[in-house]
Amino acid sequence: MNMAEPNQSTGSIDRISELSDWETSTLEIFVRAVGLVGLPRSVGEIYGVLFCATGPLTFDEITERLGISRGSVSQGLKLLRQLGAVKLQYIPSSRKDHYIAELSIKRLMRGFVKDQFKPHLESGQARIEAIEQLIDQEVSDSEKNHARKRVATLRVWQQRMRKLMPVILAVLGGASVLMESDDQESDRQVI
Amino acid sequence: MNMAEPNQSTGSIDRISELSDWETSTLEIFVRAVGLVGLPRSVGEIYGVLFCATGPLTFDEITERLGISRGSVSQGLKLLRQLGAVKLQYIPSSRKDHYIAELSIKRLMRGFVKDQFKPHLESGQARIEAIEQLIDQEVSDSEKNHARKRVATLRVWQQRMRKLMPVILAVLGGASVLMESDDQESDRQVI
DNA sequence: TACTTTGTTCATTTTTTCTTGAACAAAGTA
DNA sequence: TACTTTGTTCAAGAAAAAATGAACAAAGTA
Repeated sequence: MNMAEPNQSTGSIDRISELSDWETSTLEIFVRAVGLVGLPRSVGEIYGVLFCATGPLTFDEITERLGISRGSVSQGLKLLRQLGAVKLQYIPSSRKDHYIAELSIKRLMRGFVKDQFKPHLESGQARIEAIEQLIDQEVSDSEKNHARKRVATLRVWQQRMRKLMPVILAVLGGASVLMESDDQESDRQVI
Repeated sequence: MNMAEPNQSTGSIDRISELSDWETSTLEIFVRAVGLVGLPRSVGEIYGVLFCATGPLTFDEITERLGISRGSVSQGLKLLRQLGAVKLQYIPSSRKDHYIAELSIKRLMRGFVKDQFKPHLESGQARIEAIEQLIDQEVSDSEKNHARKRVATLRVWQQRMRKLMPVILAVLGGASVLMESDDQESDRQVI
């Protein structure tokens, strides 16, 4: 197990110079995680750098630490705020916006589900209904039965997905199954 | 609500000619669904065409119905079999392989989790441990405390993700929370 | 063995997605 | 108002992912 490599040469994040090794490795985790749900690496990097930071960061600090373009940072922050994964922190002394990472996994997941998952479920609902119409109208009698069976299956799947969402949030929030405090976000006061 | 368009012109699947309208619309659902988890559209199409079919399909039937290349079908089937989403069906009379779609959502999800999700969780585990080492070795004392706090957060997140997986499978399988029969796959005998 | 049928692999092309950076807007300052 | 600072937008370029199809393997047949 050779995990004692000297510098941030683990293979994928190399342009980053202003970050310490543990930060670089942590970013890698986030980059992978967001990749898993189809988000661009820059989004993982931005969340990651905020996650690691000891305090709020400005727009410029983010671009500098990551060495990526202002455009990417702007878009990435926009998405992350929309997801509720990053928040604006008001700092009286400064004109600049200051950003912090949301540290509650429950809220992170809730934002993601609400923004990316629910819409799919809902449009799926509409599509299934459209398919049922098509079947009634256009499918020959001999196949109608089979087609209806399949769509019925789709409906059941949808129902179950729907029931899944609250359960996921409950588990991540530390409900019942787990024995831990609800949301854990120790430090960082909101002003 | 104008969902009464005449033909398969919903915008994204147009090369397909050998499919009826309800099949085309159903494929669209699967294409979206696989896209959501980062799989290529061809995979969704292949699963979808098998899902809609009244019986097992051969390799050639799949390429013909979808109008996509043999290479894509080969790779797509390979992945789908690996995920347990598609199975080979032995047919005595024919030399060709015959494929059918797995219709149990529980098994579908289990395959996906096992193949795509678990590995990420496990490699994440290793990464976190590496990060802890980096922090002990290289982070200045003043920041060490903060860094440790963050990694502790990562650990908690990981634990919760782990606990999540069995719960998901239970819900999809129709356990407790739901009042339905376990796996529903009515038709299609296995020879 | 020579031939056919069935399916896979992989280098290339195509398509899609992401990033960049210059132009632009918004809002504060002097 | 003119100037600066801060952040956004979006067309163009770069990078990544997916699809293609020809070459190849594997296994059955005559």
